Amino acid sequence: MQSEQQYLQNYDPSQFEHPSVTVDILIFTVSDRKLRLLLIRRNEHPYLGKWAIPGGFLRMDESADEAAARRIREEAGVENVHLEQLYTFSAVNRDPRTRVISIAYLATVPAGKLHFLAGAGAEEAALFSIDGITGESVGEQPETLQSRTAESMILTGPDGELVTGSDLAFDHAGIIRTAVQRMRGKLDYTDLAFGFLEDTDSFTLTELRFIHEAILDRSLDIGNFRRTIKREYEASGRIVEQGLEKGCVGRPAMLYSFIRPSGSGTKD
Amino acid sequence: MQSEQQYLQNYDPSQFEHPSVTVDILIFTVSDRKLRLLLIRRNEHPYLGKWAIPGGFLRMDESADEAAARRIREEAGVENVHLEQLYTFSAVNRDPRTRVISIAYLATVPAGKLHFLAGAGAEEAALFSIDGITGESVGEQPETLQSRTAESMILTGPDGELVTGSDLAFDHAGIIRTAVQRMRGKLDYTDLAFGFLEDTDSFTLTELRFIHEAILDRSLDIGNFRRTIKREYEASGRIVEQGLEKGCVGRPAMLYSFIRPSGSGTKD
DNA sequence: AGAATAGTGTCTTTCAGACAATATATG
DNA sequence: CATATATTGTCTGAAAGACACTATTCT
Repeated sequence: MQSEQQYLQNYDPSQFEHPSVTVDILIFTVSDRKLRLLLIRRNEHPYLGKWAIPGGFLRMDESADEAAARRIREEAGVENVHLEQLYTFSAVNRDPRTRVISIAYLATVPAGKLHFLAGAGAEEAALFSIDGITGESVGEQPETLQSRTAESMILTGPDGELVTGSDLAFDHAGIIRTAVQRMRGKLDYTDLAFGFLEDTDSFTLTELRFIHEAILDRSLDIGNFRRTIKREYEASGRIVEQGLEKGCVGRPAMLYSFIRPSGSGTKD
Repeated sequence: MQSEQQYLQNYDPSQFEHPSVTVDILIFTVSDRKLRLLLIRRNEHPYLGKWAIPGGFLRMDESADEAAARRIREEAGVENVHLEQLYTFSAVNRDPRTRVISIAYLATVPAGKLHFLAGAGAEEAALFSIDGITGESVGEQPETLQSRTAESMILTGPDGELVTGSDLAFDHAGIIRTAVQRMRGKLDYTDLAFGFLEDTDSFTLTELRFIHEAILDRSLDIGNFRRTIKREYEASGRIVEQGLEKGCVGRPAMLYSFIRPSGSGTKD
């Protein structure tokens, strides 16, 4: 009886159909004191002409991490950036064509490293700033809850083009909302913000604060921010002073260098 | 040129092979003041005879959330428990047979609800307590880093059977370590602990503290724990007093009832 | 000097942790 | 009363947030 039951379970025909597996990459950057996300305009059905998160199929000889790294290299021409898995989206009808499971990744890229216009430019790509993401992320289940609020999100493109969450392809509005909330939640107990610095060997605390402010979408107290960062990072040697800035308006700022703790480097 | 490049990319043969997708469920419970995990003994190759996390193939007509709920129903006979996605493991060689991607889920189940022995019992199943998980989870990448430390984990079965991380099937030691660290990290800013209560409509703060202590694997100050929980939960009405305990040793404790905030229920 | 930006100091409130003291049950 | 458990109170130090003040550059 037992082996029969097991037999049936093992030979259920549906188990032999495999869903497609894709990797989607949310490429974030901070420029002009705003958090921005790279989107591409779809040139295929479905959602032809809609803006979407770049992605691609997972190949059989690469892990999802590797696929994400490959895809960001292809799409934005960058390597060695911070990349972390965000969530896996698997609702049955999230893609109208066929069953597609998407492993979403979040990348933090300094604006100066992004070369999405320099490439062949097969698709139209643009950076969008993100507004209208509110509320707590505590305990939310990304796939079941976020759709309502995600649709009121407003993205602003380079020419002032406005896109709402519900204008985006697939379930991408919810994915973006999940990513922004994840970043906000992790900002103050991880090194996430440093991934946006143009030069981790020479930056000012004001530059770092602008990154925090862009992610949180609110201004931070200058003095308190300095105190907190210096206490957290300087005491443990993870940031060290590198001398004063030169040739700037106003008082020159102290430059810092960030020492990435061993074990958190980007895997190749 | 561009469409040719795109053509090649779209028709790369590897994109048409699809990996297998499974869902693994880490079924945690707290009994006898210890955090315990349900493992099954494999009755197939590879890793025949080794202990493993229960799992199953994702069917084409169900989301990963649904597959996880189905699988926990089949394996442990429980429904309506807290279930959250943990991480997706996708290393190319994590399964020696074929390419398998596993979406891992974490379930919190009251010990009294677990009926893994009452079922057909196709496989041997047992609850293991977990020791030897240390270190911070801050910013760690589950798939790249945890293997070394995960192997020194020690699991203790019902008859005192000892199993180390490296005795487990597949990459399951690393998955377990990721899960325990996730639980520890989320414990104090989510409602995770309440998922382990036998009766969320009638529990004492001491019972709740035992759950926290089991997950953190350290004792907590009685007074400070009470103060913190009451401040966090009683002011917002998420726990309410329900009268005194009866027929117990020592002073009777106040019984509380937990009101799950709308929007965090287990999906059907 | 005045504008602009960088950096320090202080005060209050909140909160975590250590630990002492009190309360209410059973035997 | 002794024992066992529950509950409250107090003290201290760390840290967040609000906000005022000082410092160093350029024009």
